[in-house]
Amino acid sequence: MPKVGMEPVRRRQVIDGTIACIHSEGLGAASLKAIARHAGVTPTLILHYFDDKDGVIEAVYRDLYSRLAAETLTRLQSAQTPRARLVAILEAQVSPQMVSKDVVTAWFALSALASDKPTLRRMERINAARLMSNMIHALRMAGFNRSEARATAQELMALVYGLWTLLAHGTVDRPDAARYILLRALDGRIPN
Amino acid sequence: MPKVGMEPVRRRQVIDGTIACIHSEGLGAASLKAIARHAGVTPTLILHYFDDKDGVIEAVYRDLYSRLAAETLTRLQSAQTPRARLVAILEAQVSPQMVSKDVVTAWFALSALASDKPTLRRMERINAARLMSNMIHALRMAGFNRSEARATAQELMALVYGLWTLLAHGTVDRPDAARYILLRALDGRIPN
DNA sequence: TTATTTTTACTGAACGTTCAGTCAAGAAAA
DNA sequence: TTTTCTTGACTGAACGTTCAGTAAAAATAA
Repeated sequence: MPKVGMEPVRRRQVIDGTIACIHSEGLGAASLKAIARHAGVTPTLILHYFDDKDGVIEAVYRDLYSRLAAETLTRLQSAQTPRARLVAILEAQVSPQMVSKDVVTAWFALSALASDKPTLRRMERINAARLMSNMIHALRMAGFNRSEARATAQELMALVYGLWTLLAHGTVDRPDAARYILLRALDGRIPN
Repeated sequence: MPKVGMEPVRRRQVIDGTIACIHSEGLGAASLKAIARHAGVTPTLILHYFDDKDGVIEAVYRDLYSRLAAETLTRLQSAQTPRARLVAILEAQVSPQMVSKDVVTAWFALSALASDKPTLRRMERINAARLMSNMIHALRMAGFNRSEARATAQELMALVYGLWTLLAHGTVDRPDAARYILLRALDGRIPN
């Protein structure tokens, strides 16, 4: 079994296992032992590839946000008009990959721990800042002045985070319902 | 020392202590010992008045949502028009009492545990249903048809939960900024 | 009033359990 | 053989919880 180059494979196993574990057993039950069981490895092996449990959590968080960033980037590349850019940004936030039940549950649970852990706070802050910056930029291109752009971007960001939260709670259960709500809100702001 | 009728006093101490503890030390550090320290009592006294730790958490959650319900009810009583009712409902969700840093942090942390604990899920669901019901009712009075009312209410609810989340993250830090965003969104939906 | 019982308030010490993390050694590829 | 990968056995600390017991107030009885 022991083969060279296992690190990336194991890290992915552990990240996916953590997400699955939080989703199916809850944050409180997500011990290294439980995570290891979901990942199909032993608890000790996890600590062979990660510094400690916080390292695992950080890796999961980083993974989630880098998926989101990649998704956003891809969609932005084929967007020509300011409005298309906004649609691209918003659709990325509720792409099927991001709002699947297990991913959104894990995001929500981990972000509750973020108030404790500076590294998570930092990632959270950076992501929010990038989202705001992207949206403000597109809104200004669409003719909004600075304060209008800022206010509208804040509203859209609140909507995105609210939809994630409601998806995590199960209050909204269909991913395309979230997409519909977002695009409907955009229509209300940028008639076109 | 022992005086009769301490129970309500102690329960409040413990609830407030839990909120303070989660806010200042984080969810992960909120052990009975830490909660007791913030509440100014001993850990065992907590279990004298609550069944177990889950009982404490449930009590906090229940307290938060009953404050919210009371706030909503009060404001609704002096609202005459459909639009005034919507303003009352929305302002209650971001009333200073609900969006103070420690309260919103505690709400966010505890609702991450809700996926684990059926009782919390139930309270969460009931609150969301009541909020939706209140808003849909007001929107229908304002002339919206069923599906328009439902879609708009979903959007406003997502905004509320999003603002709570952003307030918990510290991404939005001024409570009146949340109020401004909400009322601005309402203006976009019900021009008046 | 005085004495006794019951109820309420509260605590320190100890329990069994679980946790994250360490370590030395085994197994398989290079 | 050396290196990489993997594990079972282990540890100290912290957790939630139990329990036996103290102390004061309230209720009851004498």
